[in-house]
Amino acid sequence: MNSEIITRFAPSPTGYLHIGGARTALFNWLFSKNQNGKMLLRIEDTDKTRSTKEAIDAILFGMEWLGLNWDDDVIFQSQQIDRHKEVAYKLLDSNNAYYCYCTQIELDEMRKKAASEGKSPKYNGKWRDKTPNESDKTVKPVLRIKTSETGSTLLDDLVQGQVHFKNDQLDDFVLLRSDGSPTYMLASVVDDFDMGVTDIIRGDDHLTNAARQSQIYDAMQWRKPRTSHIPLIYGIDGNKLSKRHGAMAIGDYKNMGYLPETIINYLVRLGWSHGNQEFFTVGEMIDLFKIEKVNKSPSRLDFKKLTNMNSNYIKSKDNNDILTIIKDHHQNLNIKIKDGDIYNQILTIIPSLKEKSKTINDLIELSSYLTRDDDEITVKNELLDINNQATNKHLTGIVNIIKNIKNWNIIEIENSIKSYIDDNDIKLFELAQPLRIVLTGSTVSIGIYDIITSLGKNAVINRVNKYLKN
RNA sequence: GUCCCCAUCGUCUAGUGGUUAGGACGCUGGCCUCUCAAGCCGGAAACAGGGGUUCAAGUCCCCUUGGGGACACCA
Repeated sequence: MNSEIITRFAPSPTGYLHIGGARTALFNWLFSKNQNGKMLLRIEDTDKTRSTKEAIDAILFGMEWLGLNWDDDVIFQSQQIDRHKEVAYKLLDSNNAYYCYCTQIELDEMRKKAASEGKSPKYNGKWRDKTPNESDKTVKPVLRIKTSETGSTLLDDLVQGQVHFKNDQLDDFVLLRSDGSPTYMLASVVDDFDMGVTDIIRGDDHLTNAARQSQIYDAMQWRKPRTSHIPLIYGIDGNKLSKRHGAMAIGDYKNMGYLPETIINYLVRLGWSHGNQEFFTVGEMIDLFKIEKVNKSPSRLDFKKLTNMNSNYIKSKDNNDILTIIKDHHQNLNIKIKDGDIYNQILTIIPSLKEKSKTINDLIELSSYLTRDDDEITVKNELLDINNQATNKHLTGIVNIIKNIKNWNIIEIENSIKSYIDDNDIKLFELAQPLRIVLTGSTVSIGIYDIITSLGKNAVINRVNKYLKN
């Protein structure tokens, strides 16, 4: 008895892998892993004019980045066309399909008429029982399925529950286009069958397609796979995802500084939960995931929560892993590091960096005072509104103190600065803030002692002196 | 328009007839503080509306309203 679970993720390469597609892939992956099954990847590229190589690459890259590995080789639907046709002709031979000679104009009018009569704008079955005469044969026909006109189709969906459709609502959809190419409706059923798919997990925009496709299974007398139609994700405003709110390619999330584990963890909590638990390791997700627990209601994308989750993952990451991530991003951002020793300096401040960073971009920004040359630190006067004689006096004073520090370590540095402010009866803020701005070019940074320690004596003196000269 | 699905704080959600309706993000008051965060201690914030069923309803049923999806020679 072969009871292996096989799922598939079947994106069409007409756009990039967006966040909703990523979640569908994730649910497929978790479902199959949970049951020691397989997840296959099928690229639905039957629409040759809209499919692109770039989109395929983006999908594969996105899945790899997220760690959603698929089993076996990638299947390209376009390579199975002969098989799709074969099934179509079997359907024709068994009187479950027929040629339709309607023109596009004819179909448009048919739909307009149905709409004006308050009926569903489906194909009216004009050619179901007709044989074409000579004049009809000037148009190239499509092959349509002959759906049952009576009875009803029951869908027993793992997420949606039992859903009934009256068969008279189902239209005779197209199997083969007039150029002989198979449609998605046909191709995906044939491929799912041939691939031995036991469970289809896809967006609930396919729910009615499931009822329609079930006609093909019945006509072929094929065993139907179980289905799970998961709700879609919307933007924060409740509308369909668009460029405006994050339907960007999954790679864009990488560029925005999100960790793949953040994305995975955030997505799994959209529509699925395990009590009040917010954070899951991948292993926990696999163990706990049950498709039946997925909600039926759609959810919205919330970047605030995503960002919060990311900051938590950054904090929990190993220092050396963070360093590796910083290095990768420097490469991506084309930030040139002249001296390899800078990474040793960065490593020392990673504990502080992690505490203040919500994204990888924050890590980069907060450590940029180390990756930039002394000359590249510019102090805008509006930043230094405490720019006055007293400030300059203290900056001069502190340079002299720093020059005399013998053991360059954070304790020594902190003690020296503290005694300076005590001696001069000023608040730490009055010295630390100007110093911060002069040393980093920013009003926001990690702790001032960390800055000074990591920068090294020469750089500190150079940067302060450079400022004082101007 | 027809059919299908959905409905707990602003958002993600817990809840499976008896709960002070819980958590997380966000918002907010305070503490801490060299900046910004973080952290710690508090706070406001929800069962869409109306009918049933029941001793008892966020939980079950019906209607209304409001969202969403499908209705292509796209996938």
